Amino acid sequence: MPTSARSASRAELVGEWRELLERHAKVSCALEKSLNAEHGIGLSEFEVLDRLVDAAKGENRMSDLAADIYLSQSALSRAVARLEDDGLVRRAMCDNDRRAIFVCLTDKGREVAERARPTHREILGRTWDVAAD
Amino acid sequence: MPTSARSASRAELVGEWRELLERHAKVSCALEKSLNAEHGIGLSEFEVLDRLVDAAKGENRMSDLAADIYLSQSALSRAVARLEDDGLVRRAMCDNDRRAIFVCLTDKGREVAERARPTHREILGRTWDVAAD
DNA sequence: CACCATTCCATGCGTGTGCATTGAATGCAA
DNA sequence: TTGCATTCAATGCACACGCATGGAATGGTG
Repeated sequence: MPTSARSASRAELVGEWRELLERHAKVSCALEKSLNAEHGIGLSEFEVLDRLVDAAKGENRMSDLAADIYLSQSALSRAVARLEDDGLVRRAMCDNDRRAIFVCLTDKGREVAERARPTHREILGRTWDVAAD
Repeated sequence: MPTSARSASRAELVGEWRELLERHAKVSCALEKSLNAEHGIGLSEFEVLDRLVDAAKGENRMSDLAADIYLSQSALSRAVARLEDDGLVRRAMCDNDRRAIFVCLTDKGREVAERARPTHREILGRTWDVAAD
């Protein structure tokens, strides 16, 4: 059973959409604040780091990341730029295709990512339910 | 059965969250574009208009709207300002409490809201499922 | 080879957002 | 009454976003 009710009527769909909007606003706002306060990164930056830890092969092109994430290509480019400024990530040339850029975790980046994960999961669990304030 | 799986494990919750992020990005982006192209309003503006049509008593204070919607107080204030510039909404004084502002639909506003609703529902139905591109 | 469409990433620009603050209006308490 | 904390909506500010564009590199075609 996926999250979406496949046979939802129009009205039900609108209701689900409003629920989604509300939850999105509440959760992402809480994540943004906590990640920023405790680890000095935003939600977009966390999502990028998180992907990099999983796919840790060191062969992550910008374009691959962009496909996996909800960010536009330009937003990703800037998120990576911020991560690079913070020393959490490094841009590397790709010898095969010199248009492409590899994004690599630094040691500091991996460290921050792994410390941030518990925070992420905790806030997620705490704010997921609509009722909870 | 609500949208959320109440007993989701940590990993499942993260998965659901990513799904939500993806869907939110896809749907809201599509809504934004279609509403703008066909009716000249953004998604936030549509949400405000939609609330006003439902609660059409003419007694909608900014603060009440802010509570019902995923927008911050300042974002709502600006959304209403844009709607007012477009002549879709009118701000009225509240005699009981002269700090408060009533937001009222104009005829044009009601018209636009009612023409925009089908678009909204259609785009929602078309983009809701993750697989659909 | 020369040419051109395509792909990749970065960036200028306009816009919408949240946070913090402002100023007005209110309500309560001394 | 005066004084002060609270509530309401608007706004300055910084910032992240998407769109559109740009330059570099690539791949194919004549």
